[in-house]
Amino acid sequence: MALPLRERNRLAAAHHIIDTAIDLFDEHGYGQVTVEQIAAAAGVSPRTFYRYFGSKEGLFTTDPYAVIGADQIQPHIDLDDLPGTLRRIVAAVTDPPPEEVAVRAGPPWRGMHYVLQEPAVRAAVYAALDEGSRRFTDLLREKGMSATQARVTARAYWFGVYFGSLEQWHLDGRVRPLGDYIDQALAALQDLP
Amino acid sequence: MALPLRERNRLAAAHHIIDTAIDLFDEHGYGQVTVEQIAAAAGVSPRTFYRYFGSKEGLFTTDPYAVIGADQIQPHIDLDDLPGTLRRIVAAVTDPPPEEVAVRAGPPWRGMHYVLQEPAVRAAVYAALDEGSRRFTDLLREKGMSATQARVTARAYWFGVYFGSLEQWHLDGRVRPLGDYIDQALAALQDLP
DNA sequence: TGACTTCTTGACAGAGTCTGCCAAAACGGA
DNA sequence: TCCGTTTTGGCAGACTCTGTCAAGAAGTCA
Repeated sequence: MALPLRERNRLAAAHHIIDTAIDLFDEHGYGQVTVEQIAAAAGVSPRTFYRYFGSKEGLFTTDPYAVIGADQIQPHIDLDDLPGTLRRIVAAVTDPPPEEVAVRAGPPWRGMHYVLQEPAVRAAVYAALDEGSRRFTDLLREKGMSATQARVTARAYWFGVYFGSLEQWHLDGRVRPLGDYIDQALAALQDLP
Repeated sequence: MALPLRERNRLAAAHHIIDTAIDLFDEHGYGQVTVEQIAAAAGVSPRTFYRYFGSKEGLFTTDPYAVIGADQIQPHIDLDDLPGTLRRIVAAVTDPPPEEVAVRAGPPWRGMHYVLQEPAVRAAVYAALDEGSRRFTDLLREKGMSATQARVTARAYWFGVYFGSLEQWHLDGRVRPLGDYIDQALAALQDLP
């Protein structure tokens, strides 16, 4: 019971809205579902929906329900071991903390289909990735890395290894562990043409 | 006079709208300017604006006025020489073909400020980069590269080297040639931690 | 030049997104 | 139970974007 009750309620409500929304998306298609419909199905007002998520795409990018929020990567970063960093972040995605599982109906990647297929969602996710890679860059700079090296490194890991692996993992049906994809991608990064 | 009159008119009209829009943005701020105002100032109807650009952000991502359109990278790609590929693409950005210059009031990076600063524009640009990196990936695959290697390579070059350099170049005031940033970034890519 | 076809434009209506605002309701601690 | 704080709902309104259709401009051919 680490979180105050109010926050837990908020968390549960957010998860409920997300799950309701994805149910509707699965049934009617992302573009055919309006925020008004989601709100009605979830038993809240549209105004409340926007307070929670800011936009329809916000369903997929709002902390702590994002693919991975910028706030959440920070604790995993070890600049002396970037491959290990990537693997820890991945573990956080595939094995969410217990208190989240308790209120979540589906797995954290339930909405991944829409992240990959819907341009609007994809754009929102890229914005989140952008934010994450910026923080990553800043941390690398603080460690003494040059601006160019930090920028290229952060982006290569973030967009190339992380998001790329997440995408391919999903496209392949999530049969093999995500970690395998990360390992492959990390190896590929060492062997660029 | 390579292009038919209709297309030249269209091109000129698009450039005129873009320039008008950026004038307004510079004066009032991106968020304070509505499409209706842009259209009025450019002497077209809002409907026409949407036909040209699809959205307000489309001003920055619609071919051939995008930072770089997916269609335009293809001719520059030489899979046996990726650094050279990057440099040719950069040259296309900084040295636009004559027929474009003729109808363009400002330099091609006139709107770069908004690309970097406005979240909505940035998201749209990422969508365009995403599209570009996908095509890049496909081409690499056709050349026999493995799926993972192609994905990581395309993303590292596209998001890490290309967009990263473009961003830093602008942030530094575009004093040094963009090519220098590309060269630096390419070197950094060979020396990832 | 005049007619014919094709593409482009403007106007309008309407659905959907998102925000500011304020009063009502719910909550959680004392 | 009571009270201060937080959350919610409802409403008005601005803005974005799309479908549709008739009017206008551009290009073609005789």
